Amino acid sequence: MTLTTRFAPSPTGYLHVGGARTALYSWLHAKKNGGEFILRIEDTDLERSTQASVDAIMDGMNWLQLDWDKGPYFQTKRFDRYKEVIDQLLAEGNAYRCYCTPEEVDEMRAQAREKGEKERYNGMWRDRTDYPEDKPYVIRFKNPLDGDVVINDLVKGEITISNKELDDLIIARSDGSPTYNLTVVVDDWDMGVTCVIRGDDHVNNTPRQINIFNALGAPLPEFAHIPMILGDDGKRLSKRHGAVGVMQYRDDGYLPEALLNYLVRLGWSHGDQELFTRDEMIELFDLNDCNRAPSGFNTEKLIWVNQHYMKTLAPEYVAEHLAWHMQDQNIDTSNGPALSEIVKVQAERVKTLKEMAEISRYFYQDFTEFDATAAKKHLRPVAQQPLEVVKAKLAALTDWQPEHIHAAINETAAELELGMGKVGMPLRVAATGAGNSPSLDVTLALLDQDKVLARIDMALAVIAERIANS
RNA sequence: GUCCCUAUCGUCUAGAGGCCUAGGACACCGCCCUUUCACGGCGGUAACAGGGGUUCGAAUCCCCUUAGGGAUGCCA
Repeated sequence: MTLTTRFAPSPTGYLHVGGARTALYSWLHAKKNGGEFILRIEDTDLERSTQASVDAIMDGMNWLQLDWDKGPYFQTKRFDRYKEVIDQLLAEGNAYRCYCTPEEVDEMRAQAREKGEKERYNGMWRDRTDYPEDKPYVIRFKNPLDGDVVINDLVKGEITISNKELDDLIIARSDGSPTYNLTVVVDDWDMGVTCVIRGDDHVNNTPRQINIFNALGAPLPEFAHIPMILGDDGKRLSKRHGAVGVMQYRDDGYLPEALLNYLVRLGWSHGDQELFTRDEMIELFDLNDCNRAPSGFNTEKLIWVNQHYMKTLAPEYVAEHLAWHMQDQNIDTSNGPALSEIVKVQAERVKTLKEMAEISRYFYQDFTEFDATAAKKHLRPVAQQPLEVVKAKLAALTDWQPEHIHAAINETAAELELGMGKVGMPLRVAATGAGNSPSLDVTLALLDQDKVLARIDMALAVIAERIANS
């Protein structure tokens, strides 16, 4: 049988990093073993499921390029099948009607707790047939009374839970709709899922599901429960921690390669290796090497990974992602250097693509004012002469290339017997509007010669004004 | 309350009884490089939760405690 994994989110919000990692691990496990990866939308909760969430989840998967081989399947389209299975369970005596009201069940739980026992439904309708007429009822699964359920979890190891801890769970609500623990079993069975990889908040559901698989005579899949992702503070990840939605990371300027690499290392490791290409992940990933303890999300490290990829991936490729941010920030890049050139000179000085777009604005747009701090420090009267001299040299260049620009600056410093900084910094502020930029020669080279000369004039005007006012 | 899971530097982790004086990465600190901001190079601070066992020997195995997390839904 083909190894088959699945990612089965409920569409009640965007794809968050925890879900993305679960999807990634499932995807990797399938890819590594030449298996198939299924996307299934668990939308049986009609109240909370939305189409917008379905779209958001698929957007996130697409951005991360976690492609699925089958699906998306929607559970709401399979209600007939669930009904069929429920009827079968009923007919075979593995399920029964329960006429208890929610209040009665609450009372049972309260009593169990008072006795220091696990809160559970007491099975009072398990063997009754004296059904009242015209009263609502739910259908419960007849969970085995005795024995243990043993899960041989691929990451957690052996987990044993006594059937005495379990109660007869509801598999159909009073409106007849099926519930999660039933649908998940039917689907994993019907869809040939051989390995269930999910968050460890599901371990407690697993024994119930195993009992249902057994009652159905369905083959048992393997299980792998991966620990949750916590926030910086060790608490469960939530909006409080800032970005949790995958697409928010795109908006914040991260490359999908970076998020993926960061996520694969969060809870999984391969010796001391930190960086993995997609192919390496597929080759090296192993559920055995997954950690059993929850891990905290650390944005600082994500930033490091992101910068690594901005610096090392093909500039042309990174430029495609940068283009999105340029557009997002309303920067028209049609009249200026190729974005790949921007990536080459800026990647090592920013943490994100968003930042890269922000600090590269002067390559495409003229500014009307200089950064106040930089101007105050570098556009002083003393800078007038160096700027005038270097301007003349730059104006005389017929081949606007970094090496010639570099020479012009060097010569200016030498002639005036000044340090490089005395010439370079005023020039930098003049050309870029601020005190930070890539090295001057390449920065100027990426700008038009005319544009640079005009900006130097603008800077000289500022200096002249200062001299007049002093 | 009850049940389940977990526990190595601030964070992600290596570690499957002797290779551990506990390794790597991020962050942090220092030095070098440098016309800015960065990159880079070199170096440094920093951890086996606590207590009992088992063993010639324990971060590694067992038990207890403590602390986290999860579950205990007519949510998934």
